[in-house]
Amino acid sequence: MTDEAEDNVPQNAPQESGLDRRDWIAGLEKGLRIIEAFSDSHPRLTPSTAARRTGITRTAARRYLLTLQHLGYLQSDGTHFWLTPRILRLGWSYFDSAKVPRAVQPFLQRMSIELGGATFFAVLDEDEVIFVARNGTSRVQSQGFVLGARVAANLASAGIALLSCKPPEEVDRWLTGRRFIPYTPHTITQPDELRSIISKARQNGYCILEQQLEQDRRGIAVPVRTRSGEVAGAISISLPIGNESTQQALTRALPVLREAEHALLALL
Amino acid sequence: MTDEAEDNVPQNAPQESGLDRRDWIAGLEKGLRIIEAFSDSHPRLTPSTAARRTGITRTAARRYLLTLQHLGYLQSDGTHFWLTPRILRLGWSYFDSAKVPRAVQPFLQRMSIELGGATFFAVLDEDEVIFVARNGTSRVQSQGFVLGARVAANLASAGIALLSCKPPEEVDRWLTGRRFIPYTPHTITQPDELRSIISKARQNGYCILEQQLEQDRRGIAVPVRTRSGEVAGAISISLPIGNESTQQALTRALPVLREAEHALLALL
DNA sequence: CTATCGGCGTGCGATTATCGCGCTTAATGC
DNA sequence: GCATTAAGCGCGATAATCGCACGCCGATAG
Repeated sequence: MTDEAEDNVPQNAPQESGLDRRDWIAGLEKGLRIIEAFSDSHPRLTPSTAARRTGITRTAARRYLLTLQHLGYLQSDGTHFWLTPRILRLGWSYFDSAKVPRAVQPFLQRMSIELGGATFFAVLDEDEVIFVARNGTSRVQSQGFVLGARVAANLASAGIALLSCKPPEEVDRWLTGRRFIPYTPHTITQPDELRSIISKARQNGYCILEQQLEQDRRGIAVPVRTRSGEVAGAISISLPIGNESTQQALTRALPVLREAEHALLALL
Repeated sequence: MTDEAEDNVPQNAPQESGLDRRDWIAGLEKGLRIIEAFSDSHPRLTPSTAARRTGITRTAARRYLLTLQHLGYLQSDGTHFWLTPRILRLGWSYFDSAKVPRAVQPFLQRMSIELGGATFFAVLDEDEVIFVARNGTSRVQSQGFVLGARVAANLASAGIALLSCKPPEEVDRWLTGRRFIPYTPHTITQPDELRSIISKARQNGYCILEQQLEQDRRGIAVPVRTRSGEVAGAISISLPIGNESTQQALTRALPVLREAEHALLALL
């Protein structure tokens, strides 16, 4: 009910990057913005809250909500609207059609068994890292680790590994003007520290991160490239720290990750 | 490349169910249809294939594809378009905002530990059952069991359990004019048999299904209602058959499912 | 070698679908 | 009881979407 924060108003520019104004369907963009306006803190939206969160006028927002409801993607009690599971069809289209998640799955499985942790394949999406495949025991974390989950890139070893593949100036741009929210007492929030971690990852070709996202957990990740040299994503493993030293964990896990990386190189 | 099948052309009626023509955003519906046109058999679409699969004209389909590309939901080599993981943001909005998956998670976890199988919470979406929460060892199945996964309702115990909550005449409508594709040699494909299974589930208040979707697996499910009596979904467990008898499995698992069901009743 | 076919991109005029203002009503709170 | 905020609705304006028609290209076949 109480909406204090006048949230982000993206206001995507239509044609800036060389798209003909004629080829721009405004309605689609607005509709997707409406869908993404639902979140943990705003699970139910009214026309006016949706309007505020998306920068669309109230009247228009209402039309989009009604349309989505009619399509079955939203439910409504007349005033409030909320997402239905049908929205998952859209994500499902990706898992159904994308070859990468399927291709990496057996490798993740093998690694999980060999090293005894949860393994992931992740890609970068703007500021965040998305986990598109995973294997192994779904960890504690109130609701397990959902596929398609996303966290700020600096919190996951895979995120750092992927950032390290970008040119340093882009990394700098990424680091500036950003607030890093701590998830544990050990979370690094200083841009300078992050920069050095990223450049170390660039030199090493891997990244190891400890207790950034979760206590007593470390992650190790290596970027994966295709034959043509593009970065396809990163494979990572999450291990309990226990009383294993950083060095021990590295010598144990890194060769396995590397092996999977090279095997994937041939496939992607 | 070769497109033999002129697929389904949904052609959703705009206002039939009492929606003002003014409140219908055609562009949004078409865009979502385009997204859902991507699938396992059609992972990459061109303007004309997309047009055929959605019933939109080629010119329009191209515009939608370009718009989605511009928004980052699609990638393209100039002619072909394919989905990027960013599309998962949409599904993520659901997991982020929906309270149900979060609420059931601890119960699924407890049940998994106690009974030693994979547990699920599922809802019905038209013909299919969607798994919106799960816990326990991700099973074999090439890519594990992704959250948001969907299968034809008759193949999963949760699907039958949910169908059994619908009035019989609706079930009959559901059964007619539908092709049931076998997944194992044991898959039931006769509408009459399915009808009796559903009505048995209605009498019992639970459903047990064996080897419908996968060999040597059985599923047991009970529907879950809210305090107001609506069906919120179904909880189910998937167990290896091994040499446990049907009766043994039932007496072992059903009380646990029932207990979780009653506990959830208070929450939903 | 050339004809044919299917697909792609583009431009344009037509029209209709979308926009948002402004009004009324209802609910909440001080 | 009045102030504030939000919802629904109707309407006129216009800008956004549509799809036809054209030209080009690549593949296949005769």
